[in-house]
Amino acid sequence: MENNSCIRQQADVEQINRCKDTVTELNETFDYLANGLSLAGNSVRLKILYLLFEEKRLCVCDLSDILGMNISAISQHLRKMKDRNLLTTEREAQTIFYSLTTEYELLLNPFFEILDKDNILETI
Amino acid sequence: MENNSCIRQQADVEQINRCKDTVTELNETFDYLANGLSLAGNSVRLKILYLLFEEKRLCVCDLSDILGMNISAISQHLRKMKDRNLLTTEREAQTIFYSLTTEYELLLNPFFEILDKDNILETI
DNA sequence: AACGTATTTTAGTATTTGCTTAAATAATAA
DNA sequence: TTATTATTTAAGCAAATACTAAAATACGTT
Repeated sequence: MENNSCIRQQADVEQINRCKDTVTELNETFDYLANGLSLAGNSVRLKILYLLFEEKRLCVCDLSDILGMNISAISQHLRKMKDRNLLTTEREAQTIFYSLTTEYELLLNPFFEILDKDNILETI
Repeated sequence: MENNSCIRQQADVEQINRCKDTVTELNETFDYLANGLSLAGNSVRLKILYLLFEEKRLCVCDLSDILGMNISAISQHLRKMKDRNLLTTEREAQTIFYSLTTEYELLLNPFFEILDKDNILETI
């Protein structure tokens, strides 16, 4: 890091120390949540999440067909989200159905609402 | 894309067509929201967003000090978020203060609440 | 004007990510 | 057991991303 000549003269030292403390304390939580957000922050995965929100459950094959993408590519996206607990699975014979976990259904709800209303242009 | 031999035999064709329609209709909205989520989905930027949520406004210099990072690196993160309307600025002499836009304060609120309580381990 | 402070921008590099192709695993049917 | 259907995994490559270092811009003071 460059020699930090900044620290402006009227800086609020108490505020800065308070902020440093919260960053230190919550450090792992930031990493963990940022990882969850980054998974949702890809348009293919966001489509998958929203489709599962609407349809309750879908298999790789369905999603591949819906999104016009390689099954392997979809499978790799699903795996990431399952590993990070955004999704769960249930098997029915050869078919594996994916669903949203209730935690991420809640967390992403404000985003899903925008999609529901498709009112992005007015509100955001 | 590989030759799509999938389409499982008991697939719900109506469901698949309905999904294809929503994906087509909302396509740009997905891209737009995914971009917003991906900005929040980086631990440095999520820290910045949360600090601004707590402190209302901070300048590049404060954030550089708090996060122990190069001013240039912080400035580039701030620019991205300002360009995508997660942040606004107000100038006070040489100092430029950044704040959260109310839209993203609302959208990211469920995530901020987890950080507020630091209850990640129990809930997610 | 010249200098100092605050911030942004540009260029370059190393790492990460998303997708393709091909091979592997798993359940069911013949 | 062999074949078929459904899905995952592994390897490789192209594109995107985050950071560093250095130069540029902008405001304020002397």
